[in-house]
Amino acid sequence: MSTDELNFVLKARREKHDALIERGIAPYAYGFKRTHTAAAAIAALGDADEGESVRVAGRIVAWRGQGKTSFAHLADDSGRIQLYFRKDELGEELFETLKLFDIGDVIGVSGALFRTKTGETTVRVASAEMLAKSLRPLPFGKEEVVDGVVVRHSGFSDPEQRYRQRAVDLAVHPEVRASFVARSRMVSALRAFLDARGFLEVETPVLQPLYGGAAARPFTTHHNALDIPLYLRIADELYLKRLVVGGFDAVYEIGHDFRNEGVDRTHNPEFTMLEWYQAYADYTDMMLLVEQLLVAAADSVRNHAAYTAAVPVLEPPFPRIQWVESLNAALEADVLAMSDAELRKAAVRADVAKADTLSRPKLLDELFQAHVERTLHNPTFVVDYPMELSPLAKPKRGAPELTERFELFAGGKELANAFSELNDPLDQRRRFEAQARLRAAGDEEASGIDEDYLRAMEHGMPPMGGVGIGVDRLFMYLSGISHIRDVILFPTMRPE
RNA sequence: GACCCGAUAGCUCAGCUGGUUAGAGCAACGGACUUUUAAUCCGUAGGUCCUGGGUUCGAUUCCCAGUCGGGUCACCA
Repeated sequence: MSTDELNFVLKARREKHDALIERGIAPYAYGFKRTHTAAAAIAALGDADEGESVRVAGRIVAWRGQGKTSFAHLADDSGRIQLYFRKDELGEELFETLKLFDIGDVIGVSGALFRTKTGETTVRVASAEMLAKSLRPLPFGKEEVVDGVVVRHSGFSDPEQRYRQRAVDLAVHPEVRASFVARSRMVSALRAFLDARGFLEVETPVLQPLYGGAAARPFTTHHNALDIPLYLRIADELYLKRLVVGGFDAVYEIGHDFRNEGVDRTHNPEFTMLEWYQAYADYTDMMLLVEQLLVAAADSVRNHAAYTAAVPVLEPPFPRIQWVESLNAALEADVLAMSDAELRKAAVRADVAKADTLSRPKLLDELFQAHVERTLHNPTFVVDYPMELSPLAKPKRGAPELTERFELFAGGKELANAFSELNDPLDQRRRFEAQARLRAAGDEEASGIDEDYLRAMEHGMPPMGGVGIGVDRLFMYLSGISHIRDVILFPTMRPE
């Protein structure tokens, strides 16, 4: 881009950049030795009025020139600190150079700490270095503190631009950075929880020749050298269970799954899934583990002041309700005895979309969603799903038309899905074949037959419990953040 | 996917039933100011009014289509 094409704001920045070079000042440095972060410097002064000399670095976020002095605020990861520049201390030349500094520039300064007459901890700047000249202005709003609360004026609020330009959003919104810190700490807490219980974190393929473990439409790609189609995984499940066959008795993975479906408040095409599998455990053991893990995750989020009030109080044990009984009660009928046609009629009455095209399992699922799921706000385990909805779960002991499966619902959303994992290869084959028939009949989300997975199971798969938890949604539930794009750093968007 | 809403200066926004040269605050530029903090004061500059059609003497404004986004609902075990 030539200078002529830049608008006046960018042009002014570029001219200052060139002027720095003319004065022999490199606009982009290689580093800066800091002695303190902004927060550490403020802590170092404590209650004193004069303090030690510090070296701090960060971005200029506010500037108040006042003739032969200037005040500025410098922001780093820890917070912000005020800078005080005086011509008589800096000398003519450096003070003149300050005119080439802009809001948004990254600078490093050194100088003694002191307290201004209004009480603010400030660095009396003795020297200042340009570390990165900002050629494009950042839309910092002005901030004032009213009754201890930061009020921002004229900031950067256009939602589209905030998500498209997340670097800018993060740079000007410390509270957005803080939300992602809270998320990251929660994920660390999940890892710590599982690590402490003997689980091994593993990584399984994102690129898979067959996709399975869930019902969803995949992203498809192609490997050139092998000349084969590959799918981005929709779940980790089938690979993790192969590892249990291999002798890893307790494994987990935190990674991205990909589902080629709609984008909305609670769905992003790529999202973070936690799955774990524990040999010799069943779904009742998994319920206890999920309860404890949720409590640990909630404690982690509660540690962040901004979310303390939002975190729900979790008091295990969570209520358990039976899938069939709760739907029967809602419909005043025996759902599993109903014919496909009767189910379809009930679905139409419940305003289920496209009820005439749905397979029996989908009809059951839709009816359950319409009549039961959306009423579940406090954490609740829904247990014992119909066989036809759960092709990877073991039959329920004493009720073979059901499976040992539960889902955890909270805030009206599914947070977890778990089974006593089916480990009978002959039964698994029959279930896959039933799925394949549904698929042939037009159910796009039904799985096919995964021969490689069956072969692993035929070698002998220990009984195990397994759980999947949507990490984005878990954090949303615990933090009270209502939109998934606010918990994903770079949410999927249509290109401009 | 359905319905509703939006797109105007770098940012946040105003712009009436269509009418001369599209405005404000912040940011920018010039000036004053040695403890300010949404600093203040004086001045200057800054626009493809999302795109394409249409109606009209005349469209940022009205109509249609499109693009992108937001909200609500539906869907995605």
